[in-house]
Order: sequence, then C-alpha cells, then structure tokens
Amino acid sequence: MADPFELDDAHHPADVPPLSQQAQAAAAPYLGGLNPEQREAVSHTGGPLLVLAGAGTGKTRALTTRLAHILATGQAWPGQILAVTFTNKAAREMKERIRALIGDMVEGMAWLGTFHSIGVKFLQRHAELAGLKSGFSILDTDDQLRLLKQLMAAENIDEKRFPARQLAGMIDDWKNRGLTPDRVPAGEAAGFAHGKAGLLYGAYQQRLKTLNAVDFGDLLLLPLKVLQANADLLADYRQRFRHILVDEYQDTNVAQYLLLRLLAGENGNICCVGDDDQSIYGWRGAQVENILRFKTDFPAARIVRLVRNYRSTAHILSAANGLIAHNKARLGKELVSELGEGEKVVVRAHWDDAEEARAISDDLEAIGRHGGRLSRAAVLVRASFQMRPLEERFIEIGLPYQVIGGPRFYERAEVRDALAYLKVIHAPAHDLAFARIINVPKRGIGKTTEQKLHAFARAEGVALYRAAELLVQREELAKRARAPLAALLADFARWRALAADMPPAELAGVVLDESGYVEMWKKDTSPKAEGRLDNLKELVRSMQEYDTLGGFLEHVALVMEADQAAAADKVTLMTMHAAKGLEFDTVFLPGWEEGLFPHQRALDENGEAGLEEERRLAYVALTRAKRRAVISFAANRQVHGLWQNALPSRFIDELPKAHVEIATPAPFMGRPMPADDDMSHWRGPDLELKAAADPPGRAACRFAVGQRIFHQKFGYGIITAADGDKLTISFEKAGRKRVMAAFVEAA
DNA sequence: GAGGTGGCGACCGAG
DNA sequence: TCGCCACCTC
Repeated sequence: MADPFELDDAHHPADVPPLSQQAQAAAAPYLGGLNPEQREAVSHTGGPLLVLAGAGTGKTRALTTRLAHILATGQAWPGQILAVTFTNKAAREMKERIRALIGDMVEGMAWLGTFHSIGVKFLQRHAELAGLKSGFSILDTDDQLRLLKQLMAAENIDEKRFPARQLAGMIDDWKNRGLTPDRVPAGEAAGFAHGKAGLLYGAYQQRLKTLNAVDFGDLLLLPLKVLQANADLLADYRQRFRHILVDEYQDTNVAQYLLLRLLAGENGNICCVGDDDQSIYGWRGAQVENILRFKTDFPAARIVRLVRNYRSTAHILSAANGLIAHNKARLGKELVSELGEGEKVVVRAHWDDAEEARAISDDLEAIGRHGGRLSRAAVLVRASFQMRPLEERFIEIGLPYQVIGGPRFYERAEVRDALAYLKVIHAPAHDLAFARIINVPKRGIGKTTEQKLHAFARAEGVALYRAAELLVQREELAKRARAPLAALLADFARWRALAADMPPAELAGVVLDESGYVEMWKKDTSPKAEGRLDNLKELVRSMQEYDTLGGFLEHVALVMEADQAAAADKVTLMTMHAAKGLEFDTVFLPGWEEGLFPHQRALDENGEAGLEEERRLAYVALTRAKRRAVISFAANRQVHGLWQNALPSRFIDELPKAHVEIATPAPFMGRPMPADDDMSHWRGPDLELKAAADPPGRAACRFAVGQRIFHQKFGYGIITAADGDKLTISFEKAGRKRVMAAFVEAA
C-alpha cells in the first residue's frame, strides 16, 4: 500500500517557512474588509461549518480568505487542506485568489481541485487498490457509448428500443449514488433491456478493467470504494486532511457526499459552502438534501448565513427573490442589496427567435456605442440550440462574441481524432482510440478487417494494436487490407520513437501531417472543413505549454474546455448552467417560453420537483446581472428545423410586478398579422391579461391523444400529446407543432 | 469488402 | 437542420 505521507507535497520543508508567525502578525488586514457574517465564516475553524451563501454575497471571498487564514495561523500546511470545487474554472479562480493572499505557497496545495481531478490523483496513487494499473485512461462520453453499444450488441439487445445513451445515463446515475453493479436495486434494472441493465453494468465494468480505463463516474465511485475497504488508508487520509472545504455543496451527489463524510468524520474540520436556491444539477444526481440535513449529519455544526448582496441592484434582486419564493422546498432566505435601487428588470415580447436576436444585438451595439464593454454583457440561454439564431445575427452584423460551453472543444470530431492518434502513440493498448482512427483518413481498412482484429484480440486476450501487429506478421490478412495496416503500424512505431524527445506540440504537427489527417480536411470542400482545420491548429497551439504527451492527455481528459483566447471585448454567449458563479453588468435572458423554460422534459420527468429546479435555474440566471436584466420571449421559434409556437413562461408571471418593466413591444415589425392562431393565442406582454386568460385550474381538454383534427392553417393532423389546453399535433403537411386546443376542430 | 446515400430520430443541462 | 445507422452499389 502506498503511504500518502511519503509524498512530497505534505511534508516538504519548504512548506513550513517562518511564515506562520509572520502571517499571524499580519492577520488582521485580510479580515478587515469582511462583514461580520463573512468574518465568522473565515474564523470559525473548530469543527463542522455550513455557510449558506446567497448569490453575490461574497462567498468566494470568504472561502479564499478562510483558506488563507488557516494557513496563516498555522492550522494546516498547504498539503493538508482538501479543497473541492465542481468546475475547473472555479478551481482555477480559487487558486488565483488564494495566490493573491498568500503568494506562491498556493502551489503546495496539492489537493485543491474539482472532485474529478482529486479522484484522478487519488486513483493514480492507489491504482492497485482500485483494481487498476498505473497509467489508466479516462474514457469520455463518446468512448463510453461506443463500448456500451458493443456490449449491448453482444447481448442482442435492440438498440432502437433501448438506446445505449439511456443505459449510460442509468449507469452514471448508479455511480453517482455510490452503487457498484452488485448493489443495484433489482427493481431499477428491470425496466431496461429485458432486465439486463444490471448485467450490462457489470459487463461494462469488466470491460473497463480489461481496458485499464475508468469513466467519469468511477473517478468518484472507486476512491469511495477503496477508502471504505481500507481502514488504514482512510485513517491516513483523515489525519492528513486537517481541513476540508467544499464549494457548491448543494450540488454534491451521494457518492461525493459519502466520500466527504468518510474523510471528515463526525467532528472534522469540514466547511461546506452552498445555496439551496442555486441547486440546478438534480438531473446529474445532486441531492439538495445534503445541504438541508447538514446539521443532522454533523450535530456540532455551526451555520452561518450570508445574505448581503454586493452584486445586483435592488430591483433585480427583488425580482429574483419574488420568483424563488414560489418554491416550496427551500431553507428560505431573502437577499438584501447593498447597492442602490437601480433599473427594473425588462421583459420584452417578440414575434420570433430571429427578431429576439435582432433586439438583443441592437442593445449590444448600443452598449458599444455608449462606451460600454461588451465583455461585461452576456446572453444566457436555457438550451444550446437557442444559440444558433443569436450567433447567426452576431456574425451577420459583425458583433464580437464568444461561446462558452457550447460543443466542447475536445469533443469535436476532428479534435477527438487527433487526440486518438496521440493516445495510441502514448498508450498503444488504448483500443478505443485505435479503433477510432484505424481507417481515418480512409486507408482501405474496412469493417471486415476491423472485425477480424477484434475477434483475434479477444481470442488472444491482447489489445487491438497488438492484434494488428500479430496479424500483419502472420500474413493472415487479405493483401488489400494488410498493406495499409502494416503501413499504419510502421507510422505509429516511428511516431512513438519521435515522442521520446520531441515536444508534444511538435509531435502532433508531424503526426497530423504524416497521417494524412490534415490533408483529408484540406480536400474537404464542405463549409465546415475550414473551421475544423482551425480547431486542429488551436489544438497544437494549446499543447505548447506541455512538456510531455502524458501530461497533456491527462489535462485533456479532465479539462474539457478550450483555453479561451485573450480577453478581447466580446459578448459572452452561454447556457444558464454554465453561467453559475459568474456575473455581468448586463444579462440578456431570451427564450422564456413554456416548454423551453421551464423545459418540458424537466416537467414531464420530475413534475413539481422538476419545475422547482427550473425555477432555481431562473433564479441563478437572474442573479448573474449586476445592473440590467432583459428577459424576452418569442411567439414562434424554430426547433429541429420546424416552427413551433409557444406561450410566455409562467416564470414571467411570477416576477413581482413592482420590479418589472414591460418594454413597449415592437414586435411583428413590418409583418402582416398572421392569419389565425399564431397571434391570437399569444397573449402579448400584458401580464394581467395572461393571468386572467390562463387560470391555474386548466379546463379539461376536449380532445384525446390519437384523435384526427383539422387546423385552419396547418390542415389535418393527429394529436400526439395533450397538456391541458396545449396540444402537440403531427400535421400531415406541416409536421409536428404545438397549438392551442381552441384553434383545432375535430375532423 | 469498401465506400456512398437515404431515411430516421434527436437536443436540456456537465465533468 | 444535423448526425447516425442500415442498406445498397461498385
């Protein structure tokens, strides 16, 4: 068993400079700028502490100051603090802010990072205890799906009826709850693939083990299992982590929760920071209950509330308070603005998504004209498909923008291909990577050859790459397939030799060139090819700061964000989820329509709880704004290429009217009024009217699913779903649409 | 046996 | 509208 204390980061003499006395002497200054609650959050260091920190209440400041305080007063060395965040961005930011307080000593904080990166670190140290070998690889979602598809095919499961994606979701869910295959409740696995879900989960774990690979869920589950099974090791780590700090505690899932409790013990110095009103990750297993029952878990816990808001002006905050008050499941708190009254929240109505995009871009241009900075504005959307009309408009008028968290850089096909080459060079046994590029670019190695390789590899118990080597040597393949395969293997052998002393970025350039991969995209005439080549260049560029290929690949596995280009003055476009923790002077919130926000699927799948989570998301989105928030909705929106019409979101009704300004609608500019319902069921920005016309108890619908109907504009169709007075109809000519029952008659 | 084409279902959200 | 898979052709 590896001894965690033999590692350099905890007992390094350099970590124990005379700093503690020095810093102690200067302790007062950093406490100076804090309010009393923040100060308590910083200085209460004896036993469990829960900090309920509302949006914009100086949470990060309190957190980083707390860490600095712990170090400065000599309560722990940097290597004895476990500090976890959810996103890499949050981890980076925390590190930088601590650096500002304590300088380079922050480098000694080896256990500051995301849950996942800390999981990797732990597993690398104790790989053998987790049934892994050193140098294991981390699969991304794509690899995971591929693997599951193979396993399901082997069990003859109909992929149409039981999508691999769904199984992946179930497995992820089990892992989030800390369940290994043998622990899955029988009932849960029954509904999928004729009761084989549990069996498939087991087979999947087995395959991962053979591949010496883990998925994201394992990064939490395996450390948990290892610590549960090894009391000595647990004791070592408990002793090591004098202080534990958890950010965004409301987002922890069961596995994370169990891990933390295990490490902290009942009276440990664990400090959790969170806000039940900002819990927006229920769908990936987060348990708001964790924060709600903190006091039960840690009876000695002290609870501190931060409610003084230093971010938003009063109207914005009051609007957000009023909205979130509609939720029942919450601890309950009201944020108080420390800034002035400010402007009311603006609500705007639009004819369609294109017009909405135009209005937003007009506002953004105006900001630029008045000397404002675009980088201080953001457009936050519920779903990423909403970004398209916005991007199109921004490109059209040449407005600089950046997309955050869109299709993630490292998940783009061309980047994944390039990475697959590098992974095979680094670890030839990476079967999934090898399979990915064996015939990319096309080199005449087809399905049949690939199947032969797989069969041979399985029979011999060797990796795909080794199987290829053996089959080439044995001359058992048809010439047509053998020559290109031999050539590919020779290429890899050469590249691997180069990798020994060539910087990774340079190696990548060579590989992309010699493999013909860049050539493949250069020949491609589709409009996207150019962007793909740019991405490849960006990939090579981003490798420049890494000395080893292995180091780079590990970074990639965990940090799925591309490094943003230098901060030019651009407006930011991102999802509401991605915006958590950020703030902007001006925030645009388009698409507040029933069905989109709250999202229909959240309602269908989780009912009232789903609705409350959507409402928390609205709360998070609104509280990103410092000075100005503009909410908008469109009567018509293109989804999957077809037009859908929608009603304004119920969240708009729920905003307290005293803090909202209904912008004079300038909708339907230069447009003829539509012939029928498109307009008449759009109730416009008049909130009173909508409230009156749409009473809470909806009249029962007089139509039934499956019924054939007639619609003035769209013609004949069949009702596929009904939600109160809103029908989803599959029209014979016009495709699928959602319309109001009032505009439909039986056919 | 390799590579091209048409039909079909999908996108809610993240590490 | 797009990407994937099944089918089809050379």
